Amino acid sequence: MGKNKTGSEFLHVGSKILEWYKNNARDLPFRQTKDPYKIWICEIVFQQTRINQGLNHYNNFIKRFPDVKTLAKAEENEVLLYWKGLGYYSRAINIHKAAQQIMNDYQGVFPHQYEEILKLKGVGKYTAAAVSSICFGGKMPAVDGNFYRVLSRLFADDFDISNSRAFTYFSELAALVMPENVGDFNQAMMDIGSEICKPKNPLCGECPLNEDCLAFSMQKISDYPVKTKKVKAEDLALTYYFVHKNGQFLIRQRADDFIWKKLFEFPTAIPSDMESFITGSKTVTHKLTHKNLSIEIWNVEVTSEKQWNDFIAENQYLITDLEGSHEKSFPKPLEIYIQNALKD
DNA sequence: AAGTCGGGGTT
DNA sequence: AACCCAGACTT
Repeated sequence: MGKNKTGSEFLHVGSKILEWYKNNARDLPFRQTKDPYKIWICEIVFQQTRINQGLNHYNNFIKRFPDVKTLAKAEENEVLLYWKGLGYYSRAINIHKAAQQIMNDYQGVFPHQYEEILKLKGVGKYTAAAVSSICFGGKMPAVDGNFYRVLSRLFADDFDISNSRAFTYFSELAALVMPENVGDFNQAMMDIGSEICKPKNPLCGECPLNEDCLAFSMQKISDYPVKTKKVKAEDLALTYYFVHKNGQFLIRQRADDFIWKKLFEFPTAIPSDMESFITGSKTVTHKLTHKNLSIEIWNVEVTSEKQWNDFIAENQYLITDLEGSHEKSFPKPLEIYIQNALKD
């Protein structure tokens, strides 16, 4: 266990990590800067997200919102548009609020201290540690899933990473091997975790720590990390009505208290006198991490101008078309449905 | 301390 | 189909 490790007996491990990083660091767009804004954005974008999945989003986001001020004065819906397809949409909402926080509370200057960075919306202990260490010489380990995996194997430590105290526990383990340059150390740990110390089939032969790794020496790599909590996806059925007329269709914005926060969707009900316009339905399935969705979408081809207008007025729906829908953020399955429904 | 929040790649 | 990913927030 990690508890009875003391002193500086593992500091040479930190040197090996930095040495490996010098020669093997991934070439990523946010590696050539110490601009705290860019580092912050990349940390948020890549939360629970593979580098390849989020790279285009990151680049497009920085191009459109190159600094805090530009982001702060943008419309929330445009920020959401640049987040389209990335998932965990509260990140986009929070990133926008945090930019305004920086303008209002810090005069537009990104805060330097860990405790101040931590106050920003959507910034937790991991992100505050990452930004402060990479940009300002902070000394906090940025403990993420890579740290859990690398450290649990290095020390053959069976502490349950699904335990809510795991962050604190592995922060203490990280401190045992952490060198002076914590910014590079944090990034090096992420690269080792994703490139070498992978969840399955890790490349232990190429690992700079294979001489120090306790799990490797015991050939017990697959036993770590220990994670007891299992994810269970529950079934959820949704019903939508694709209400359209002359290539235009109706949408509204979702609330911020459930899935797909503030994204746009179709009406979920129609008046009974509109049911005669239904021409059929299509059911699409969509798997989320915690939900298996079955979405039934009824095709409603309205031909009555009055019923169309009354329905819109009573419910304050927005009218859009294929062109206009590109400027709004839809949940993935609805995005796909729109493309198929309106391509001719 | 446990539950919730996306989408996509890997095995 | 299960697992995981540069986690944070709410309850």
